[in-house]
Amino acid sequence: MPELPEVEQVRKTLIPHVVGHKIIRTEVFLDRLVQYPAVPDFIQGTVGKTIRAINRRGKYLRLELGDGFYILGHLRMTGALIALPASAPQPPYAKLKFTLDGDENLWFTDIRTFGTLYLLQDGGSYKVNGYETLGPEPLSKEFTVAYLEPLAHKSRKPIKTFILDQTVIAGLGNIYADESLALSRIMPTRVANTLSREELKVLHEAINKVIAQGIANHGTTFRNYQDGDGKKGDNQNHLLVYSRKGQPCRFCGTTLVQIKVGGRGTVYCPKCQK
DNA sequence: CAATAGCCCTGGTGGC
DNA sequence: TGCCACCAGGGCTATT
Repeated sequence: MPELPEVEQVRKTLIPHVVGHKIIRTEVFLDRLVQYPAVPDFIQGTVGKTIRAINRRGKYLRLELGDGFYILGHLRMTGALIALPASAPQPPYAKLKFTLDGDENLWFTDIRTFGTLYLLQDGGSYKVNGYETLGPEPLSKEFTVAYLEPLAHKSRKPIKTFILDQTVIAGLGNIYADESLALSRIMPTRVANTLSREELKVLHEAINKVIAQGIANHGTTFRNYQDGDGKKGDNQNHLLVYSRKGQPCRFCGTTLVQIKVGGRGTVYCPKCQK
């Protein structure tokens, strides 16, 4: 499940393979992947363009094509962007192929086909639902307790649902939300507006720490996530609670419990988290 | 307006 | 061993 650290790792690993290379040919094997514009226009608009840079915003990747054009991609659950040698066979679950001018090609693979791609120009991101309303990035100077406090104060959502809201914070998903709450010792079901300023301060710090650790460990791989080199992350070996239902809490040894919060599987320590 | 249930989708898994 | 219901969940849409 690519969240901010995984998407950042994909970005970093793709750079040496694709930046500076021209798209010679674009093949779409699953039309649904391309959300905008129509597939023939997407193909026509990408062929001949050189990938100048790769940026990230929340869980979105941006392949900058110059002249204000860019490909915007979201991997959702099982999407992957991967660079492979031109001689390599088509990878499993291939949904799109960019043939590049070097000796490598860029593939979009996706098992569950929730992933999305757009070809946009500057000013065109309003076409992507939810992109322009993304909240600040963890670890950025805009992401502060002073920013978080008034929003939390007026929200009656469970705190986990609140921090998963991409308009509040960009890039947190189910794994890092559970981890942030475990590190800050806060119950995921607590209503957001019941958190004290001190608790929000602890949570804010925990979010930054958990995201920074995820990036440092090259992301978390459970099932399908892989980076631009096809490599898995290491962060799954450092998790406090996610996927550890029934196992002992790393702080107190109490058996971790799984519940549902906002329809999402949620693991927490019933003793540490209050 | 806010919260929530349903939906998209496929592979892995647990139970019988 | 084989079958099958169920679960994983990001984000949009419909409903309450």
